[in-house]
Amino acid sequence: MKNDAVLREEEGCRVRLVHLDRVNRARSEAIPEAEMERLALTFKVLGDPTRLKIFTALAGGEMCVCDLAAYLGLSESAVSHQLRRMREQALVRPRREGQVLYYALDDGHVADLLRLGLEHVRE
Amino acid sequence: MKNDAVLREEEGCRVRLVHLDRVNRARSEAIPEAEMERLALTFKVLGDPTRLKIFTALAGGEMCVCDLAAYLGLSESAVSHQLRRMREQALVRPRREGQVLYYALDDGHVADLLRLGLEHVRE
DNA sequence: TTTATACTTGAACATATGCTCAGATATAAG
DNA sequence: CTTATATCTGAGCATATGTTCAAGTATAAA
Repeated sequence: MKNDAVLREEEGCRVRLVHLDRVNRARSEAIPEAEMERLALTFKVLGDPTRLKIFTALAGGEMCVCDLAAYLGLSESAVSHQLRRMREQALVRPRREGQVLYYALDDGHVADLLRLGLEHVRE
Repeated sequence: MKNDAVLREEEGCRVRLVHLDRVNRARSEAIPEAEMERLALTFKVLGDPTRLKIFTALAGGEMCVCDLAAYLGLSESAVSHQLRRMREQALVRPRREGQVLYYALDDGHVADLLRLGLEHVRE
């Protein structure tokens, strides 16, 4: 089979030779934009060494902000900023005890994602 | 139990009240820095809407660069730049057929990570 | 109340990221 | 060889990101 490519035109703007069937399949199977944005945000929060260290530390049990700051050698402000981003994506969860906030992984997905990611980089 | 916190001193620089036991446990369970960097890079590549659209499109079957460009409404240059990053983390794999490069997901981990991530954002 | 502790927040800054543009490379056909 | 197609690459630029600093809130103790 040679080539089922076709010349497409779209929104008045000429495009290249493409496999229209594949493009259309991808379009029909596409994930909603809003869901895609949240998925990207989730992975983006996982995609930073500092935050990953926080995640793996919390995988061993809950810790407070100043524990994490001491562990990472960072200011508590920096850690707090990071924890906020992680909270916003429901990846960690705080529990207050007096003045201290103990953070923990929010649900099983987080640990699963870490394990899978590690399997990949170790392969 | 009240508080097992202690005042630590480290590298001549005074730090706050921390739970030393928890910090030490985190330290002993820490993942090697180099591995952490690769893990962060992997998630970082997953953490962008454009690249996620490429990943999910490829989950339905292999596609060439210009197919992806047409699907995304982006230049082939932009797509090629993204595919390079994805290749560098062994997340996609090209197969040459004449002048055309067909890209596919590199291994099962990628699809698993996407599925897990979607489960999380849909919860 | 005042003081201290634990954490959060907003602004500022240096670095990183994603896209476009122009040009380079690779394969195929004449 | 020349020409065309498909993809890649480096530079440049606008925006996003991670940290620090200074100031703010929340809880507890004196």
